[in-house]
Amino acid sequence: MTTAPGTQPSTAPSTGSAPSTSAVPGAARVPDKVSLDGLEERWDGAWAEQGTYAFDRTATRDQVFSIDTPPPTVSGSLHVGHVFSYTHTDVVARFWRMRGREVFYPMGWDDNGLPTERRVQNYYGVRCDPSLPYVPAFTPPHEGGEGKSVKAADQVPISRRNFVELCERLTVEDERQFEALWRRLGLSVDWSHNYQTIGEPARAVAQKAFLRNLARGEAYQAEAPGLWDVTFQTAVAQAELEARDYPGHFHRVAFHSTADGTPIHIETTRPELIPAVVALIAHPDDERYQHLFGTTVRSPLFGVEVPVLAHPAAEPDKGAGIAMCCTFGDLTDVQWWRELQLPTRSVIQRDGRLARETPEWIETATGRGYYAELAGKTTFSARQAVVDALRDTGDLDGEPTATQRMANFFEKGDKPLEIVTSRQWYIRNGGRAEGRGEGLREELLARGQELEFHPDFMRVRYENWVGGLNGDWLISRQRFFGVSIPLWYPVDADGAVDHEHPIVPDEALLPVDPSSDVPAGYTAEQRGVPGGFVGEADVMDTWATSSLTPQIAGGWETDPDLFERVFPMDVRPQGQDIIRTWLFSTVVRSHLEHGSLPWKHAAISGWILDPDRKKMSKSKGNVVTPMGLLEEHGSDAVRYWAASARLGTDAAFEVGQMKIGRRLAIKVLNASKFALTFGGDGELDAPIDPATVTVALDRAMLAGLADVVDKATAALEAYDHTRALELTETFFWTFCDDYLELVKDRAYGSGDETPSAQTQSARTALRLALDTLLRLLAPVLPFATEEVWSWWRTGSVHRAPWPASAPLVEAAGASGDPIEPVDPAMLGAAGRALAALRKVKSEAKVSMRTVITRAELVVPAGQLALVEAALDDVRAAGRAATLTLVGADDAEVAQARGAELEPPQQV
RNA sequence: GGGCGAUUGGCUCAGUGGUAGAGCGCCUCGUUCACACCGAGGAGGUCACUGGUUCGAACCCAGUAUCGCCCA
Repeated sequence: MTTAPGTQPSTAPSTGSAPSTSAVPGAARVPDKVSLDGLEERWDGAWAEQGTYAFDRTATRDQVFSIDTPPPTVSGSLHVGHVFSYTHTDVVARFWRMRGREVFYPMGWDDNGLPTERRVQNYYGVRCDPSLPYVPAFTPPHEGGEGKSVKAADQVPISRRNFVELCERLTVEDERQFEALWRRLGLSVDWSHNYQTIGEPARAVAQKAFLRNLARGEAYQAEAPGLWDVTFQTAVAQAELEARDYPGHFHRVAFHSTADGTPIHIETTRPELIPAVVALIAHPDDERYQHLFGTTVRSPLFGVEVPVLAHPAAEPDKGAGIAMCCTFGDLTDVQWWRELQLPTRSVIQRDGRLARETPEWIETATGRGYYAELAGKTTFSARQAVVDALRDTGDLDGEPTATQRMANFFEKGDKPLEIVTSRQWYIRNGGRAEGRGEGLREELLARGQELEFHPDFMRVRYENWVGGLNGDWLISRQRFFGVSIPLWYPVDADGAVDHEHPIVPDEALLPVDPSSDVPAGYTAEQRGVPGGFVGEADVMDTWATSSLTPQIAGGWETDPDLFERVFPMDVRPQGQDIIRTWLFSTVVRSHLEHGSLPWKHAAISGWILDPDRKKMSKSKGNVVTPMGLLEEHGSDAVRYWAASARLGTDAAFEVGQMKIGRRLAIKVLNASKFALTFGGDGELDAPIDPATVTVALDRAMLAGLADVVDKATAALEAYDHTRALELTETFFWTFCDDYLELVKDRAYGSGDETPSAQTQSARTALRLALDTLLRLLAPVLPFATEEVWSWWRTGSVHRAPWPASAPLVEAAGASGDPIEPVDPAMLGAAGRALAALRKVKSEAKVSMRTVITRAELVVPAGQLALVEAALDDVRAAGRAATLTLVGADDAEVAQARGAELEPPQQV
């Protein structure tokens, strides 16, 4: 990786203003008093003004580092988890920017979907009716009905296009607040590349990608059983499922052999589905049912004849070991129905009630009589009726027994999902073996191998998910605020809709809304009439749009020049919870459209846990808002907390860690102030001449720092930002507590006009180290480091090159009288020697300023030479007049013996 | 039921074969000479458990327990 020339502004913007070392107004020289307060506002403003994070689109792909951030849902609220994971991303972004990459770091808002839809209904007092035409310049009946919901009856029905316009209007305010938070946090986003998933460009991309899928046969419609939420009246995809415990009862019910009437008992939690039974199924190895395979039985009440079949998905130890297969009670039924090619006998409708008409497969008069009592009932009432009838006929064996079963729910719903058969659109994702399904699944698994997950073990979540898919991706949603499926269907002369021959818009016209736009070759009057057309009423699943964020942000097809500079992207940062949804669906779309991965790396952040080790949630009553957090502790402090947690590892919400971060940030300001004031302002602008570092201790410190640079760089390259931070932080504290203390007397100098070589060595080493440390800390503490940078350097530290070890190594060896390759352990040895002197004073309970008149300093023999070389500094820092240095083979740590302390000064 | 991860001082966590580490908290002390949003010193752990491999195990292997998550 080489630094791209020309991307690194090495001088301040040419404003030519007076205090020329500073790029920013308000900052000048080293202030007498330093503070973190107000840094966020000041520097956010300066960065925006100077375009510090602006993406230079002349950079070529190999010079670019591109980031595909999942856009947060704006209708929800930001929580500390967002702050946590987005900070991880920003650390990565800042690191690569300093490495000389041109960082493409756009931000989007995910405003497409159900949460926004609900807010708009209440806020404006409207509801969407896609059958209505668009009304230009529509004025909503209410404005700001936040909090209380407008009753459905009072909501004004409006066209989808009007509805979408209101969604866009409302989300603007949310987005302003989100942007303010991200700015305060210091995300180095290029805000000129902002997008919305419901915005026109995003809709156009989503529709175009769909049409391409359609043209290649990857998108198809099917009349098929699918999961259906009766509350929201919409189809639901496998990815939106949530299995929950649900109470129910096992009912032991008798079927009867058609040969001799022998009862065969099954156990079911859903007796109301008996009219939909199509077979009884047991495990092929189950000895109890061998004699029944191939025979038929009659259902109780309804008298429908069904076969007894064998299938390995039947669980012998569950219930009676033989199950009734209905169309459809659960996903296993769907599997049996498909694999055993059973007939479809659906009775559950989209509204969750049983069909009003008696099905034709119930032929007996008594059966039809029983059904008539169920018609139109909810599943709950129908179950009661069936159980009562079974009890009457004696086909209920014993009383129902309570049980807990796992049922599938829509993640936002509170009623178990039903499975209904309907016409829906799908995109192939390897979930079905038919067509090229099996091959596609393997291709997608191979993509999972190709993608570099951080941490690596997160890959198994992807693999488990892809391996466990049991159907293609259902993208139809019977909702309004989403991207329309861009199709119309011809209506024949009899008024029947011909779904088999959809009318496709020209790509140049996208985005279209089929509920208000008219397909080419038709007039608006032909909508819904024989010989005319109808628009597809459904919208796409939100993932069908958000799976295309690399394409939306990168300007796919609309800005091919940009797209080829950023795609495939370098990294997708995200939470572990959305590997199966967002990550997977994005891989699918990219694989199908581009034949590539959407990104090279996936950086997976963990959860934030509350003190009870539970996932943080609003219901926990945690009232800490992200903005409040930043205001209370400061952004650098909160970032430090976030950056202290490794990728993929859950982290505790810990205010203590933020306080440590704040302490570090303040220390950066104070130590910098101190290190920069030895030479007075006059030396601030002077170039750093490494050749003036001649004292062994100074050289050893720089050698140690060189090592830190190498290791921190390697860690960040490997997405291990915590390791980099830990190394840097540890060194920084040693630098402050030991090195600064050891050299401060020498760095002050005698006060002569011309500093001695020893004094100059310390001053140069301090500036060199500070310059390096500020760069190393900049990704985590962007505000404090930028503040210090502005005192004495030009431009922004965030555009300064990432430090390299070579110049430090060179400075460490730059003595005109190279006694050695200098040993970086010298700083530690001298530090421990100083600690021994401090310990004497601490145990004597006297001030650290107390003079030690005489002492014997015993150090491990192996460190004797190291301490010897730094002895003058040790003596000065320890206020020791006379020190006798002794090496001891058995000594493990430095120790001061026989110390004599100066009597305390009277006051 | 399958899979993944975790288990190290009171707390939060580093540490992948060679004498147990950090920060916070705690105890003692100091201090307005960069820093009280401070400094120095100190106490505190049989690295969840049981076996195994090894000269040597927090670390590798097998199993157990507990917790969290994902999938059935």
